[in-house]
Amino acid sequence: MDDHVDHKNISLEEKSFTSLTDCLQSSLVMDYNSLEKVFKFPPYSSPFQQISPSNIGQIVNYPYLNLSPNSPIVSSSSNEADPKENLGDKSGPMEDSEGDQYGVGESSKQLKKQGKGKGEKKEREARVAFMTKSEIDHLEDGYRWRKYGQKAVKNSPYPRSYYRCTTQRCNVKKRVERSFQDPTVVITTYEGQHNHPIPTNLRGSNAAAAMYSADFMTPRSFTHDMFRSSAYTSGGSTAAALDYGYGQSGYGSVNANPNSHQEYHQGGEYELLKEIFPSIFFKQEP
DNA sequence: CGAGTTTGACCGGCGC
DNA sequence: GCGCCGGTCAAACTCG
Repeated sequence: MDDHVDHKNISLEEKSFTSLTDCLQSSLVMDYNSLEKVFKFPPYSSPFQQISPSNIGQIVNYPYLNLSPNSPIVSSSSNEADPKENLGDKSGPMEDSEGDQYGVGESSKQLKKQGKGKGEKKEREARVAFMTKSEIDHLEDGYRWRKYGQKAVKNSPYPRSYYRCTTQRCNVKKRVERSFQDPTVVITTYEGQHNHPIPTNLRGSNAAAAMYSADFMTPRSFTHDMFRSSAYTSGGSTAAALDYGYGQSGYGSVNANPNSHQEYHQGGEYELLKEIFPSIFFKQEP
């Protein structure tokens, strides 16, 4: 089928990275299908259980975050209108005020107490998650983030950190946590898409920005084909009215047919990944 | 002094 | 209804 994986293209090496750019440059990104094929994961078992520093590359996308049973991604068992998955739900009030995505303006708590008014569910942001082998929790990815929370993760000794993009009007978030199965693995989940370029006036990030601009898409283990099926995301992009296919036929469903999996890849993931890491896919723009 | 982090409290959804 | 849990807020704090 088209979801074949060229084993020869996969190189495994152990290395620790300090930036996501680093990882993307020199490692591979795979989706679960690939993992399954290459590493013989049983269908829809947790890749986390299987991955160890010695048998996997540095950065692995994970369609099913089985880190903890309560992990939101996993818990998206019911699909269509899974309220739990609706992360933006509670942030509804602050989401519409584009100037105040940090919620620092009014007492948003009070607002929340008063209810959201409409009771409309906020659209779920697209998400992309990576497993990254790194000693550093918060990998440099070229963007600037502000930490807004940290929570202990159930069944894990490692906390989960919550970050928001500090650029105004950009409400991209990311969660960073360490795998309790393998503490050397950092799990980063991006939610939403940046609506701005990578800041270049970042202290220490000029390098990152430069790297992003560089042409490093000449990887040995990084083919478009792989990428097409690599970014395991949920939901549609910013394009409205997209069917947020969170668990529709596979995302959270353990019984899903792996073949239906593929259908998801056709659409948005590659595109989404491009949007999240534009410079990875596009060469320097004039 | 501004930007970012820490941390306890709070909120809403969900399961029992 | 209650308790648990993930996610968020925001005051206090730290750092450059």
